[in-house]
Amino acid sequence: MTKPLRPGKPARGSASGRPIMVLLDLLGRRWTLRLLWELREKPRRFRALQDAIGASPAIVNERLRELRDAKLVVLDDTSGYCLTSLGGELVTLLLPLHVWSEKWARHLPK
Amino acid sequence: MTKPLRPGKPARGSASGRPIMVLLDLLGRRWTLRLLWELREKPRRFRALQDAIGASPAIVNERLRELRDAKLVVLDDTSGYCLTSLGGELVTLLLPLHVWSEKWARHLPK
DNA sequence: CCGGTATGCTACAGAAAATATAGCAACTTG
DNA sequence: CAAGTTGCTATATTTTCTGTAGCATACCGG
Repeated sequence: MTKPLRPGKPARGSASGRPIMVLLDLLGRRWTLRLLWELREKPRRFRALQDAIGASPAIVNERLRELRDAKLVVLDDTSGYCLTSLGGELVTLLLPLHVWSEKWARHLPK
Repeated sequence: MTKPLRPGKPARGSASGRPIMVLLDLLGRRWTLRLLWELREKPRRFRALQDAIGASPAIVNERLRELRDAKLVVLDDTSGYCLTSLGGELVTLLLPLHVWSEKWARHLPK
């Protein structure tokens, strides 16, 4: 079980708890970015997420709990896991990475 | 030692090797986002980075090597670790997270 | 030339995190 | 009532990360 991870409280690598540091800690945990990415278009079920990324249920559950704690994701009974409006904003900020990553790929050796 | 992690080759959670998946894998490794963040303004020495984030030298070194492999960071003898132009572009895309994180913090319980 | 400092690391034991797999309890569907 | 879907837990094993010590090279002042 991971601790709640809120702005104002110390995060890994930052005693200050400055929001950006807490955010970078959160996003820097394995599968977190990927989970947000998978939710960018539509809600998804637990197993759909698990299958999409190929991680173990334990860690998927842990990351989803952290994202819910962070108010970025909610579990809706009828549609499954989906982004909150806050989570949607964050994902919107991440979308440009998609285009950029293609450029990046062209600059690297195969 | 970690494998090179290039677009086109499979990444964690994506056999396809689509650049965005490789990128999310890279950025989702512990300390990677934080290291890029620390380099956003000016070059930094190995120990400065290590002290700033508070991770062990082994992992700092490993992450920096990955970032160099990814052509996002270079080690310059006279100034230390610094972003490449590609790395600079990526960090530019990440900068909006700073402002957003403050908003996010206001929406969360203390 | 010698001691001190800065540099980028490497080594290694122990702790923590993630994986792989099995399975459970509640619910819906046929 | 049997089978499927749901979100999730449990546990053993493997992988990753931490904490600490230390190394090799280079520079700098005395």
